[in-house]
Amino acid sequence: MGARPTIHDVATRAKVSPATVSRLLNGSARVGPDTEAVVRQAMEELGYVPSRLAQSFARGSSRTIALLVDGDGQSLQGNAFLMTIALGLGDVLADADYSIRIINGHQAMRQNRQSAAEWTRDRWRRHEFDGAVITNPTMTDALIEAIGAASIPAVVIGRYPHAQGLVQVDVDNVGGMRMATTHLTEQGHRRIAFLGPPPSLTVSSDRRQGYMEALARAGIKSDSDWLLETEGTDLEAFSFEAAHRTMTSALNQPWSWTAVVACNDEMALGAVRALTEKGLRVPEDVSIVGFDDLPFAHMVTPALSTVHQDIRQLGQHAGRALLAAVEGKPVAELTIQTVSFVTRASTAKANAFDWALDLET
Amino acid sequence: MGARPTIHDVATRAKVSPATVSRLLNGSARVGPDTEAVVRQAMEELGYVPSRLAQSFARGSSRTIALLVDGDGQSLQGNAFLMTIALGLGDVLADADYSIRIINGHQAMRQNRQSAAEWTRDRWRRHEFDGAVITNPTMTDALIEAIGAASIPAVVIGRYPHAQGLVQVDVDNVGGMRMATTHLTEQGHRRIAFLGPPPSLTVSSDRRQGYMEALARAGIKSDSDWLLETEGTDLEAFSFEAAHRTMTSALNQPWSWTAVVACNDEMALGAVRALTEKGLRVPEDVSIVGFDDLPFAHMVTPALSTVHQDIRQLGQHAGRALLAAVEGKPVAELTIQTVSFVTRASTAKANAFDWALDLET
DNA sequence: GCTCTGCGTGAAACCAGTTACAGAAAAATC
DNA sequence: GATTTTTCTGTAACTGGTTTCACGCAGAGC
Repeated sequence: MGARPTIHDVATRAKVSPATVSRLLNGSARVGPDTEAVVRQAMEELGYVPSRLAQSFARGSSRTIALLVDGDGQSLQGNAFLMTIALGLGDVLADADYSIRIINGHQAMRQNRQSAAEWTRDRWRRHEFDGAVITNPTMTDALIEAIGAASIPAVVIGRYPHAQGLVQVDVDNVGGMRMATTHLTEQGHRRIAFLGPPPSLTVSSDRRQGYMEALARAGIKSDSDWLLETEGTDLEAFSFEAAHRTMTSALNQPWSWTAVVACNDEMALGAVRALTEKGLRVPEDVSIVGFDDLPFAHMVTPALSTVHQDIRQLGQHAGRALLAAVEGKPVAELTIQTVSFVTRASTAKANAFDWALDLET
Repeated sequence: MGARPTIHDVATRAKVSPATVSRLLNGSARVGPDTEAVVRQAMEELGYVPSRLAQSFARGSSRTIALLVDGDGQSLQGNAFLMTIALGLGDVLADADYSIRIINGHQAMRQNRQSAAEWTRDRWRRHEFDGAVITNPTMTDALIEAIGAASIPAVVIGRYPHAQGLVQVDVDNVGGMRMATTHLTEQGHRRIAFLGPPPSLTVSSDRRQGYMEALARAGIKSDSDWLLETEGTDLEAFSFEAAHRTMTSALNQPWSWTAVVACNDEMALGAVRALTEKGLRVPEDVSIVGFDDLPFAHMVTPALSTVHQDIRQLGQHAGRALLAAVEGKPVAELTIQTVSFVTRASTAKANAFDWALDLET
């Protein structure tokens, strides 16, 4: 058939005004039952679908939310996280007829020498999106602050200390780590190391705190020798390689712990590698727990005991919060999502010898 | 201050017509040098940014491409793949001022009881996007065919046999598997098993073919006992669990191979688990290779030897192809991207004993 | 000096909806 | 039965750009 039918065509065919069709379409006002029937039939016959372009334009809103990513990051791991968040957002936002657009801040530089923050703000002003989701620590602090300052409705996933007025959604890092550590104490471990970056980011400090709390609750006096700190920039310090290096050098000196809690799964695997290279077995010689329950955590051998978080649900929380923010409704400043510990094969009971050793000291 | 400046405000301030401003903005016609200076200054002073909503509307195109995903899939692994593809698309499309929208076909059902295919077609007709990227086997055949039939510009990632006129982009599955298998023969292995789903999908049949070819080239006569077939629906048959089951039952019978090539990394890990449970060591007792080089492949112990594919680059290829398709330029029907084999710790030389055994038969 | 060409520019139509306003008809109230 | 209220519908302005067409003006060609 010819060109795409417009609301006008429908109106003509149904012998009503376009206004009436529009009203029927989005229920903005009441329409008589017989009129409705006629119009619906006309729409049916013409196969009419309203142009979203025109709708957005007329309404002055694209009903789109932006998922801000920093596309230079090579981390496939992070990508899995992001896409899962995106799906969670979609679960919530699709019902409200919003769609999700991926905006890669890193491209700003390449394109117009603008800062990512300015660039994002411009795109917001161009009505490319109504609100944004930012994942920390993927994005730089400057960007997050700029978003806040421009008063763009936004939610930050992963806590961010300096965000003013920004809505935040995060998993219970301290609770999760407490559960992981407690699992080890319950298995009889008394000397437990923590492998992680220095507490410069909220994630790392929260997780370390959870470890500390669990120790305290179990009546164990923590030892600074048990703090295995990785090195590198913020993101590097969370990596497999950093964990492997730190663990290897720790094993080159005398050590006393029988279990290690790693700041995330990737680092747990780094530890496993280092241990294996020294001829030690997991979990027979040392138990290991991780955090995140990444997709591969149950596939590695031994399967990793770790803290599970429902990332898609996290995305849904973020979606709901953002929706409220965009529509100007009141929003909780901070939503913390609960996590759970899953016991697999990388942890085992502390053996009798270790018990004895511990009682001795 | 006050309201957002429009092209009209700029025109008034610069004492020209809006048409001239528009022309300058997108270089659609020449503008005198002095006019240009005046207009640019006016834009600067007002802090003018054109409304993308209005632009899209006027041009009748949203300059958006859709990344079609099937959001019910729980596979975080697949999510990493999708987001990486998205970033690759972005690398190419952002330069052409296109943006990427995630469209989750699975939500169609929940929402309007429409089939995903109809739903997608409607959204296309609503001008929500100009072209689409489909990843196979995430999406159903029906959808892919419907997209083709509706003549929506689209590219399929991963080959799809029944696609007519659809542009396809894929990695070199047969070449990759040939390399992986050849690596094993070069290490002295003569009896090599293939762990994978039956060849119902293009991916699986291509990969199996690569294995066969490598065997043939090495002068090895393949044995049907070496074909370890997993079971389950298309996607399940590619999973860790399926591989683990098949491998376990294979090990409960006498077997003769000294190495196994798995259809993908996940399945390789399933094999490692089964082997380990039987007290066999990787790679000392049996060597294993995978395919995909997923992010964790180098983090597991032993690190997995596997076929590496540059997924982001794959996304870039797809982006270029789609761009051409959208703009009506000629496009190569099929782009095959080369892959490389990376040797890590899960493969080792066949030992002398096995050699002897082989010569004997 | 007159016509021809081409460049730069403005006026106005156009894209496809939404919505404020007003008016007519029907229903409710007194 | 007259008045008020409510419900339904149409008219027309508006969203902010793009693009066609026509025209004025300058330099080139004769």
